[in-house]
Amino acid sequence: MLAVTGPLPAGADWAYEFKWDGVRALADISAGRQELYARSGVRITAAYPELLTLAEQVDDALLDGEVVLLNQAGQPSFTALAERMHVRDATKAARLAASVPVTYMIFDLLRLRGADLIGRPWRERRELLDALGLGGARWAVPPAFPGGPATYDAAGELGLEGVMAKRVGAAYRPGVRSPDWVKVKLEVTGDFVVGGWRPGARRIGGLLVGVPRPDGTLAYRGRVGGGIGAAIERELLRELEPLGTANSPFGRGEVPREDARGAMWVTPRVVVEVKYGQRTPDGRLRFPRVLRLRPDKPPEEVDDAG
DNA sequence: TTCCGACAGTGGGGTCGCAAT
DNA sequence: ATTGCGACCCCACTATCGGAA
Repeated sequence: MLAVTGPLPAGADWAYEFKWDGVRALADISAGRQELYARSGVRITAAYPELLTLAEQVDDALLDGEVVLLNQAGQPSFTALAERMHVRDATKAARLAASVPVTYMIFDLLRLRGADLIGRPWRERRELLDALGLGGARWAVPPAFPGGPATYDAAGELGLEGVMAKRVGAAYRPGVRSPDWVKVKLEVTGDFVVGGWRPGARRIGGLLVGVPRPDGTLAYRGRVGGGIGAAIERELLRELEPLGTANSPFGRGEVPREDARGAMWVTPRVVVEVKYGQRTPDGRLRFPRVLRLRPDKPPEEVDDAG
C-alpha cells in the first residue's frame, strides 16, 4: 500500500506517524523462517542479516515497515543506506551489518498467526501490532500520534523526512496508492542561478544550477529537470539562448563529467525558484523541480540559504 | 462534451554490476 | 582500467488518452 502526496489532513479519523527515509520492506515470518521483500517483490533478506533475529519475537506474522540507516544524530541517511541495499554477498553483508547496522521501523501488521488482517481497519491492525511488544536493538515500532500539526513540527525538529497521515478506519490495500494514506513531506524552496542546460527529449532536458561565489564562479548544486512544462521551457529558452558561452561558469572540475555531457553553458544571469527535499551530503538538491523563473531577482542576491 | 484519473514518459540523487571500449 | 549503460532504490511532475459523469 502506497500513499498519495497532499496537504496534512485533519480530523479525528486520522492518525499520524513519522515518515522514514529508507527502503520499504515487508517481513514475512512463519515457522521460524523469515524473509524480507522490497516493494518490487524482490527478496532482500540477504542484505540485512541483523534483522533476522526478529523471528525470535513473533512466530507467524507479516510486517510492513521501512529499513533505515540512522546516523549519529539519529536521523535516517538514505545515502548511507544506498551502499548497503545492493549487497548480495553474505560475507560482505555480515561485515556491513556489524559496522553500519540498519534499523527496521515497523508500522503495520498484515497477518498474525494465520489470520489475514488486510481487511481490518488500520486502528485494529495497529493495536494488534502494539500488543506484540516488538522491540530490539535493530527494530522498533515507532509511535502513532493523534495530532497532525504537532507531529509535523516534531518531524521538522528531529530532521526527519515528513509525516504519514493514515485514516484510522481504512483497510490495507496491497499495491494501491490510496488516499487513505497521505504523505506530507518537509520541503523547501530556494533560488538558484542557471549556469548551463542540457538538451533532452524536450528542447531543455535539464538545468545545471548553482550559487554564486565571491570570485564570480558558481558553486554547483546539481541538475533540475522536473517541473519544466511547455510554458516554462519557452521562457527558459528565450532567456538562456542569448546567454550562450563556451566556458562553464562553475568552479573548475566541479561539475561531474556525467552531468556536463552535452551541456550548453550560459553566462550566469537567469535565476529560477526550485523546490526540493533535503540536500545530499555534498550539497546537491534531492528531488528538485523548477517552480518558476525569477526575472526580478539579480543573480548576485542568490545565496545558499534556501 | 467535458472532466478526471491512471499511466507512460521525462526529469532528479544515488549505488552496483556488467559489457564495451 | 575506464566508461557507458541499465537495473534498482528513493522520487516529482507533465502530457496523454480513455472512460466516467
